[in-house]
Amino acid sequence: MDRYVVKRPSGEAGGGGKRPRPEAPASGQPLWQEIRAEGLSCDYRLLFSKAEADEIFQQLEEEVEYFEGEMTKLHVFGKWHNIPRRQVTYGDPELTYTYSGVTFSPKPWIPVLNHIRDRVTLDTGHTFNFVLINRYKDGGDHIGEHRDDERELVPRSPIASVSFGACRDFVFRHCDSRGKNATRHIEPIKLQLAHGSLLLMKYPTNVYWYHSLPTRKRVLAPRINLTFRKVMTVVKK
DNA sequence: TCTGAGGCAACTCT
DNA sequence: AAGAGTTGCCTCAG
Repeated sequence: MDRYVVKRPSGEAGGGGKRPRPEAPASGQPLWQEIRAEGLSCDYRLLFSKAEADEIFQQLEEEVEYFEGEMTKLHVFGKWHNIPRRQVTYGDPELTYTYSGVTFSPKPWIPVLNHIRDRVTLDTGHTFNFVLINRYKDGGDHIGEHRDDERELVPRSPIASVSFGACRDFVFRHCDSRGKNATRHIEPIKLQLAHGSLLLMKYPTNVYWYHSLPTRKRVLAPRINLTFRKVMTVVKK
């Protein structure tokens, strides 16, 4: 079966992370790993050294303030559910973002988020004005299969997904191969998103592929994921 | 015990 | 204005 499993380069495991990662690692491991399939185009790399990632993770835990109350619940198919994770959005003022029929205003940027965003921009050449943060407290927290609603994003702009904390499995599934009425057999693509990693999801991935973060009971530690986006600033009537 | 697949739930937006 | 799209939970089988 086709599986696309991304692992950390061995040179990074447990290393002190004192020196900046060379552009052409001695291991021969390419800096970026290209993940390609029909209608899917993603690039994966480790963005931060372990020391940097540890520091950022700690800062995120101290400084990010998650939504509370009503905003932690979701109304779908006539039922209210608690979202099985914590969420919050940060971004440029005056932007809005609609999720399940509710329009949110992002919180203003804080230094640790600026730092991550600027590093992503430096590495990818893409700018971002908005970030959705999801915190999965352990392997029981998850997100079901979905596509990101791209109607509010700048057309064809990529989404940059940066992960800190516990390494979690991440699954892409093609829209034509989902469920009982699937019209085609296309293997899901399974990745592991490591501490300090960046997954750049490029057009048209989100058009054809759903993604999810399945439960993993053996994972006991939290993971924080940030998805940087470029939201359109059009005025809605 | 864990994982993944399937079935189920009602309403909004286009 | 009909239809497409939809998140999470539960059950069940391997």
